[in-house]
Amino acid sequence: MRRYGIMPDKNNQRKITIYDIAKEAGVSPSTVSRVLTKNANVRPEKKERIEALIKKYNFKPNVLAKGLSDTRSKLIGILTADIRNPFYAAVCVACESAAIAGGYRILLCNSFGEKEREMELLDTLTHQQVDAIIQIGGRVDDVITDFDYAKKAKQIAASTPIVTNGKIDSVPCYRVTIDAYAAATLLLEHLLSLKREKIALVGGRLDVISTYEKYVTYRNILKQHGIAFKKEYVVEGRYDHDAGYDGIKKLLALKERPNAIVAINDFSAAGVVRGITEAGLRIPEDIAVVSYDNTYITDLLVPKLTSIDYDYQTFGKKLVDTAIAASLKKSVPTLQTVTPHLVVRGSSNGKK
Amino acid sequence: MRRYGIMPDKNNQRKITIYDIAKEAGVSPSTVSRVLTKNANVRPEKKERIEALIKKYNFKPNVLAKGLSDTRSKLIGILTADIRNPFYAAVCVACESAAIAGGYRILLCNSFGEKEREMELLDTLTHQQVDAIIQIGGRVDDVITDFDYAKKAKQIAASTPIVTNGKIDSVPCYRVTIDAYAAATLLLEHLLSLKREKIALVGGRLDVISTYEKYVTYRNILKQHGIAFKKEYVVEGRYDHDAGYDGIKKLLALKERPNAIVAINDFSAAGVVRGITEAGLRIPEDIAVVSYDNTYITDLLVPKLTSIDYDYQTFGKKLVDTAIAASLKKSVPTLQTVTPHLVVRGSSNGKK
DNA sequence: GTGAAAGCGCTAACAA
DNA sequence: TTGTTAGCGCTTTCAC
Repeated sequence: MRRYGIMPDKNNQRKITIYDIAKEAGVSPSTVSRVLTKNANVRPEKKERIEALIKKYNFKPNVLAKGLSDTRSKLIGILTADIRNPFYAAVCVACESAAIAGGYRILLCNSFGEKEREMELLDTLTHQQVDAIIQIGGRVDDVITDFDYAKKAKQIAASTPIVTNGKIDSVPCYRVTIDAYAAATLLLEHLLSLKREKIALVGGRLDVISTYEKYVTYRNILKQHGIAFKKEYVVEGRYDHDAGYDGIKKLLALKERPNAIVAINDFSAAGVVRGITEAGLRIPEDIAVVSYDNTYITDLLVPKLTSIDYDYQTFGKKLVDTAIAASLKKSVPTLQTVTPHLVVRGSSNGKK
Repeated sequence: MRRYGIMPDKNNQRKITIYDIAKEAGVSPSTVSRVLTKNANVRPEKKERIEALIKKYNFKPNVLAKGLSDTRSKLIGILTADIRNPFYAAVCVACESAAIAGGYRILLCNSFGEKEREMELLDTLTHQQVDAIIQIGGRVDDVITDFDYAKKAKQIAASTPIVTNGKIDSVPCYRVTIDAYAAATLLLEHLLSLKREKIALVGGRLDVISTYEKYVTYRNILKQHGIAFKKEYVVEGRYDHDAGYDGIKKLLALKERPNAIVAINDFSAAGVVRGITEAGLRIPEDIAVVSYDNTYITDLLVPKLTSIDYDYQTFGKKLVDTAIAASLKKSVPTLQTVTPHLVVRGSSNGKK
């Protein structure tokens, strides 16, 4: 009773649909749909005819219609703090690869750490009918989840699975976390093996869960090695270049300077490197510098930076696979872990 | 004849639709739709009642259904070379802001410079029903557009507008380009004003259009100032750290060393800085270093880097506004330009 | 100003 | 194995 008669638009050739394919193949639309979805038997000869036409027209089903019909959009929303941060960029790229491999697409949003925007985006993604949401960074990093945020997340999670590298208190979500204890241990044992015992921590806030875990590990390891904890060796701050720069300045002003710095990420390590260089000191001879994330920033600094890598490819795949499985209501572990690795470069061992 | 009887899923509370709103407001679904789309008159009292319910349930229409119905997805596809490159990240973030402001979402894809993948993604985005495609980097950078790519782009452009910062030969698309001549001029005049006349170019390939334009400007400006062109002062390469590092090594080996380097982007500038630093030379006293893009990398290097900024906010807005306008078949200029600005830092003026 | 009804392109339950 | 039909949730004529 419908199905176009004439070309609706003389310029834009009308997009072809399964009805067109069906008609030309002399079958019903459902048969075409069957070969498209692969989960039903179709007589081989018809199947071939249909597949030939699909190829001929380079036909791909309209995703909106498909999504509306089977209530699955094949879209995964990624809510990140700021894609310009190379850590998030690395995770996103890894997620995209995994998503495409699984026939999914990525809808990307940045919260810029603004709580209101973050909650709004959660809504937006849901209304966009994403099948699942992957949230990396933002409120999910809080040691104690913000109340309003938890409320909104709970509401969303009731219909759309949320996967995160952090956590959301009292909200059922899927977690794929980096083992921060292991990461911190790798860095500290590395420094200790180089006979550096005056180790300082620069950057990061202790109300961020991964930072807190690293801090706890730091204290434990010092204790294990019988090294006294000095609170002036812990300089909290943001996660950017200036945090590192400001932090190292404070440390250099101490009577007893540290001989090794653990920066909270490569960004702040850049600031640390600048501060040390400007002070006319040598890295690593006078002070070794190491950090977390192993982004490409490690290659830009002089000397190159020792850092902790997370195998982003695997990390992204776990996030996406979990998101997809959860959206399909398959059973998936609610907590998975990513193992960190140490990558040694010139900033701690003297080679470049 | 349809419209759910019971809860279809006991856990997931069913998403509410305009039918629910209509029923509770005692009006027809079309009336609800009218207040949603704002382009029809509805009696104020009904309107208020409906709006109250929309608010009460935090209702937002299902985007898939809406897109299917009015054949507009409110999605803009961004096809970028690699989001991990801070230049692309900056553009994407700016685009996202502009898109959200206009009620659109971003579908992000990375081509990683692979031609096949790039063409596939063009297809993918179209089948995803994006209203327009913004392509930044990739084949659109070619001085002479790849033949296969042009063919595919032409096919896509017939139904979905393509906006790019580059160009696609013989394919009607919208261009928002950076004025590379102006950018190169700013950098060169800056160096010349500092009495640096032995200027070398590092990184980038001359078959990339923006790089080629910068090269041409370089030759013109030298000529204007009566400075002889030396071909050994032009070291082509990729766009990464190593391109800069390899490039500066060659230049430092020359009998007559340059006293200023124009790197093709901040990335390669990082390699240049490393090379100079390792050689025990000072920046900018011995050699000044400047580059293009003004990404945050400029802040990480020691000394900080003089670079060319593009006002990413405006750039992104122009790209997105053009994409939206074109998808609405409004008339938009097919060629727009973004004006570059010089940001001077320690790598060329001695202050940090 | 408003409701009924058809249609966007696809899937899936039901018959045959 | 295959076709018919209803339905996904929304917009948009077309009458009234």
